[in-house]
Amino acid sequence: MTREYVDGAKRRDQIARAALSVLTRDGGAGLTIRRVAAKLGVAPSAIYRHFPDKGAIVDAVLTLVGEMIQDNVDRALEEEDHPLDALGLLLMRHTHFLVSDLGAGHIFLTTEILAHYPDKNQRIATNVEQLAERVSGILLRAAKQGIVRSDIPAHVLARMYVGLFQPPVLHYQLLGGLTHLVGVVEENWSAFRTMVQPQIK
Amino acid sequence: MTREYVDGAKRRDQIARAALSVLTRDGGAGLTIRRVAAKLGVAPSAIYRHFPDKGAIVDAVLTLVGEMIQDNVDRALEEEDHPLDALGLLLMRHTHFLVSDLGAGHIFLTTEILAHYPDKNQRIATNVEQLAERVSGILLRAAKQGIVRSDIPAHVLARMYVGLFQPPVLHYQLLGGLTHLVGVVEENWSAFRTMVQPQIK
DNA sequence: TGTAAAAGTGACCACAAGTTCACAAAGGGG
DNA sequence: CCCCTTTGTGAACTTGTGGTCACTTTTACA
Repeated sequence: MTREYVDGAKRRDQIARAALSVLTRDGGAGLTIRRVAAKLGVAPSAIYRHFPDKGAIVDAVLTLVGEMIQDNVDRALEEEDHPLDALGLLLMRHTHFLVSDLGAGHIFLTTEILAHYPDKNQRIATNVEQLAERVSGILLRAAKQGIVRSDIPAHVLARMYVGLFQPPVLHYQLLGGLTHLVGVVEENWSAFRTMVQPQIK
Repeated sequence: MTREYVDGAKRRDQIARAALSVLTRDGGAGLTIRRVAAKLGVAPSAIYRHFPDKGAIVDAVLTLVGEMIQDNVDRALEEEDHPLDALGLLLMRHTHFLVSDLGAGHIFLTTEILAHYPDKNQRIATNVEQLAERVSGILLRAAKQGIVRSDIPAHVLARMYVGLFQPPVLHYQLLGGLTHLVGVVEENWSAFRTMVQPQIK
């Protein structure tokens, strides 16, 4: 029987992705070294050739997720010209990302991880909020162009934007029903888009 | 040394409250029989005189939390006449409840528990959503009175209402900063109240 | 081709979890 | 006053966790 040897950098990435996959399926409490190793068809101890401890793996996963989120924003901005169209596209895509790639937002709901790794709070918060900051910037520019109302601060609107998908995703996480999720978020977006229109005095 | 013996029904309640308290401080992963027992100054095995297993304790905690949420809604409706005032009061009070009594929403973020007790999904979802349903009812009545805009369905507005506190509470959970939390939710509420005003055509 | 570094293995450790069980102490009803 | 039910105890078992280590296998490079 020949053992398959994989290059170091590539292995690190494989482990991070395997960990994300496990996290997606089994949640934070289910993220164990043994499962990550099993997913790669490797002995648990092999993992420690590439990461000093579990905390480092969690870090790698968080970095991976952060990059994925940023990619989504960039692509949405490229594909749509009108700011509100871009935000609508981003909303649906980010929701889909949370559900499909992250298993119903298991990641941003991984306060579980925090119980064992309290020092990761900042990292997770950053991931959650980088989206809000990007959205805030987009809304601010749109307000200056007169496309959205300017009587409400952009950062407040951005927080409401986060509120459009976060609760429904939590609901989906608990009860399932993907088609329903998409419909709900679309409905929320439609209402938000209406309410964000410039006001005639 | 005299041992203190406690009546059965009272003990069950004590255990549920102790479990909630542990959950508040240590999160779902930190909710262990040993800690609950320690909180009551009792041997772990004593717990099993009153509950068949840990799942039953989780059930009891969820029931307890559900009752607390309903109480908050009832009290807010009693104390304020104007629907929007009642909703504003409820928002701040519910936020405070999540943070203070539930430890920054550790409860509704206890997807962690789900990893080990998947059958509790329905229970948790019910707790999260009973608030939205009550709010939806209040908004519907307000819309009929012409107090809030009626071009957006009440249940959609109710979902946005949940979005006013849920993301900030998650943020607080991750980074702390209670005073900031209160300010953010108030800011959100103010914006929501403005945007929910009836529209002049 | 030879050899040292890199990668993988499997046995093992200490620990904490949920749970069980034989036994001891308290309390209430006859 | 006795006895039986209820409540509490402490030790133990099982399982799964993160992590270590001596050892083997592959790979890359001189």
